[in-house]
Amino acid sequence: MDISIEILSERFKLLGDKTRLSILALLRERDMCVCEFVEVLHCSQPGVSQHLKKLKQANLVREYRKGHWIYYQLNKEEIPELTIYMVDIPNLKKYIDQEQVECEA
Amino acid sequence: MDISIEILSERFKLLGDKTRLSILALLRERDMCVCEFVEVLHCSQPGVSQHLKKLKQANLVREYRKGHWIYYQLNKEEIPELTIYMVDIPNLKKYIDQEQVECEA
DNA sequence: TGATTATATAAGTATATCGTTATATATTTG
DNA sequence: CAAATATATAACGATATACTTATATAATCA
Repeated sequence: MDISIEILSERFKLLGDKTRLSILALLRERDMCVCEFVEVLHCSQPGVSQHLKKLKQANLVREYRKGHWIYYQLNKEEIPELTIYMVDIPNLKKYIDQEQVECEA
Repeated sequence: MDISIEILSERFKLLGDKTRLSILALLRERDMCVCEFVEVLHCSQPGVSQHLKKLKQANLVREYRKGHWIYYQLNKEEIPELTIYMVDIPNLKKYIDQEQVECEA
C-alpha cells in the first residue's frame, strides 16, 4: 500500500484530536449514539456531531438509526489499516456500560 | 502499553502535517541535515527548523553536529512504537541521493 | 397531525498552527 | 580574532480548527 503523504497526514490530523480519538476508542467497545458521547466526553451535542461528521467523511465510522437514536460504529471492514493506528489507543471500557443501553424514549 | 488519549492525540497531531511527515519519511532513508530538507521539501529554512524542533521535543528525532552541519536522525531506539505509525508512510527514496553527501563548505 | 426529541447545520468567535521576514547564535576557517 | 555559513529563534500575519449559541431537520409517538 502506498498512501500519499498528503492523504496520510490528513488521516493523522483527524486522529490528532482528543475528542475524536476518544470517540474511536469508545466505538472499539461497542456502537454508541450521539447522546452517549455527549455524556461520556463532556462535550456539547453540536461539538460531538461535528466531530462525528469528520470521522464519517473520512470513512472511519458509519451510522445507522435505531428508533430515536442514531448509532455510530467503526468502519472496520472497509478500513482494516485503521487498526494499525488504533493499536495504542487506550481502553475506555471503564467509562461506559458494557451493554448497549436502551435509552428511555 | 497504555498511553493516555492526551499524549496519543498530541502524537497524532504532530504527524498530521505534510512537512513533518515527509521529514520522518526521509529520515527513514538516511540521516539528513537541515539544508537538505530545505532543498527537498521546498520549505524555508526557518520553517524546517521549526518543524524539526517539534519533532525533537516529542523525542521522535535527535541531532548531531558534523562540521558546519547539524544532522538529524530518527530516534528509533527510544521509541520503537513509532514504527507502528510509520508503516504506511510512503517511501521517498527517489527524491534524495542514496549516500550521505558531503556538502561543500 | 402536532408535539417531542435526537441529531445536524449555520454562524460567529476564540485560539492554535503554519509560514514569512528579520535577526540572533554558534561553529568553522582564513 | 574576524568573516562566512548553517541553523535557531522571535515576531508577526494569515489561515485553519474547535467551541459556542441559535436554529433547522427528521423521526417517533400521542
